[in-house]
Amino acid sequence: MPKTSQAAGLHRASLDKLHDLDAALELMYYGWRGMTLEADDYLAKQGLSRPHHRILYVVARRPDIAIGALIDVLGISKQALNRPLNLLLERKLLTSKRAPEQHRSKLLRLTEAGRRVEQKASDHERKVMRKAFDRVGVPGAAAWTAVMKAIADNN
Amino acid sequence: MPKTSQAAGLHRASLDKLHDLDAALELMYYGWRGMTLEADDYLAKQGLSRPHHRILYVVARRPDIAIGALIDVLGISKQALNRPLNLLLERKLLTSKRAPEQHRSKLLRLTEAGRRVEQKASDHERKVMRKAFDRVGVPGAAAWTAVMKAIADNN
DNA sequence: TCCTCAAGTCAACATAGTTGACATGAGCGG
DNA sequence: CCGCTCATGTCAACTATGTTGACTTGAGGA
Repeated sequence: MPKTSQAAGLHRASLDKLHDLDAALELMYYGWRGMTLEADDYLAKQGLSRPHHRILYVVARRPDIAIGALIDVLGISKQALNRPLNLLLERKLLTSKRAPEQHRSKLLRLTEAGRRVEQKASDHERKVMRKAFDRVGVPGAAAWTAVMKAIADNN
Repeated sequence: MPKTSQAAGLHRASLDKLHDLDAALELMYYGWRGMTLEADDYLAKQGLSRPHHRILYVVARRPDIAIGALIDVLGISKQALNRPLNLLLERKLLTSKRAPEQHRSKLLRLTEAGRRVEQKASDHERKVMRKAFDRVGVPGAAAWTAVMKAIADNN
């Protein structure tokens, strides 16, 4: 891992707006960065990065997930999963074992250490979200969720 | 550019929620993807990708921006900017010229073709946002904006 | 004229992804 | 028990996007 603190994107740029929705585009960009910045810093200190966190996050919420299912959820190729996954296994943040009945698949689980890392990283992100939601109250948070669902599903 | 249609991340995963804010974390992830998916498809067809769009977007909103200022806004290194920027110049989507007075800096501008590409790509993103905002009305859109600002500035 | 500073360029590297090809090994049908 | 299927694992080659570090070029100001 190259850097420990991105610093990178800095503050939101103040660009002229050509359209009324330009501010929304920029907010989506800087919002994503704002949410992940501290978590990425924390992960970098652990020698990990975003893909590792994504794996830990999914396995935390689907204990005993098989590798094939993990690939589907993450939407990446088996080969792309390979390196970060092996690192997590070597570091003993994850364990894999054969299923008792279905011996073909390997089932993944977090170790205690893995759970700790996943929680700390996700906590950084949740902290940012909580602070933001606190500003707008329950109805505002509900509106945010409705907008984001519409965007995510784009329907 | 490797693929023309990502398909990638598929639909939102239905993972168990360990915390009440987990849904928000996932919505941020899939929201970003949902907003950029069509634009990235369009860009890929033009042999371009996200960094090229970011450059075009900024230059569109700050005509005659110098390269150093562009680096600051994008938050990447001079060397990282170099390749995508040169591609845009070669393709004549951007022009660069020396400033009349301050001859040290090069000033960037979109060509007509560059303006077209920037508009089409951004239009894809704006379309998604507009559809989402239409669902929740003006107060909902305002709440979304307030939440995103709080996240982006993380203060 | 010399120094500074913006810009450009080259090398080496890390990360994150892709395809393609192939090995291994378990479970199952015949 | 043989052989097929299928999940997993691994190797190689590639693309893209980023990083540092070291250097050149060329314009302008003191």
